[in-house]
Amino acid sequence: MSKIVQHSGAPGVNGVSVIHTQAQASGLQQVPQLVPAGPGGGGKAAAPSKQSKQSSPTDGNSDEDRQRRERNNMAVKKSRLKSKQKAQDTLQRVNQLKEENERLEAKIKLLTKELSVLKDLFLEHAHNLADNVQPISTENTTTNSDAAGQ
DNA sequence: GAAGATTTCCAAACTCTGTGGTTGCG
DNA sequence: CCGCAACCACAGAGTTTGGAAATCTT
Repeated sequence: MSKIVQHSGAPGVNGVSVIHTQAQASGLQQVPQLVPAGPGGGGKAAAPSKQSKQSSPTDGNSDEDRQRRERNNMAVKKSRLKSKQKAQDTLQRVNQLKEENERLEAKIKLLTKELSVLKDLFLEHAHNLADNVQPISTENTTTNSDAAGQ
């Protein structure tokens, strides 16, 4: 996948450049901005002149420049790979959390149901107790012993 | 200050989608 | 001849890719 890239700084159609934003690249709908294409090309408003930064008179074609660009390209590749990996990890984490959330929701449902059953049992037992309670009196002792005799 | 990492800009390549012309068939 | 579906070519918009330069961080 090799391609010839020429940064001539040539302006786009009608003297404007179409700025493709990151949001656009990530799938979001966005109207491309039209900005006047400066003489030096590039989209940055206050970019310091690249010419002035050239220390060598080789116009950026020296061995040192080429090596620097090569190192930079490697670094960019590495950085992009890293950021891609990070995005994948984030996605994976999101899915993990979704699954965990589902499990916990199910557990809540189960425990809520269990609590309801236990509550009912408790209330039923409490009612039975209330119904069977007899007022304590001295006459009751004989009847109790009678009942015990059977 | 140097070197590496990250971000920004941009052009080229690639993909997707809508449109119009052509052709074969009932 | 007419309507229709299938196919192809093309254009334009959108997306991806990767290099160069700017900027930030170590």
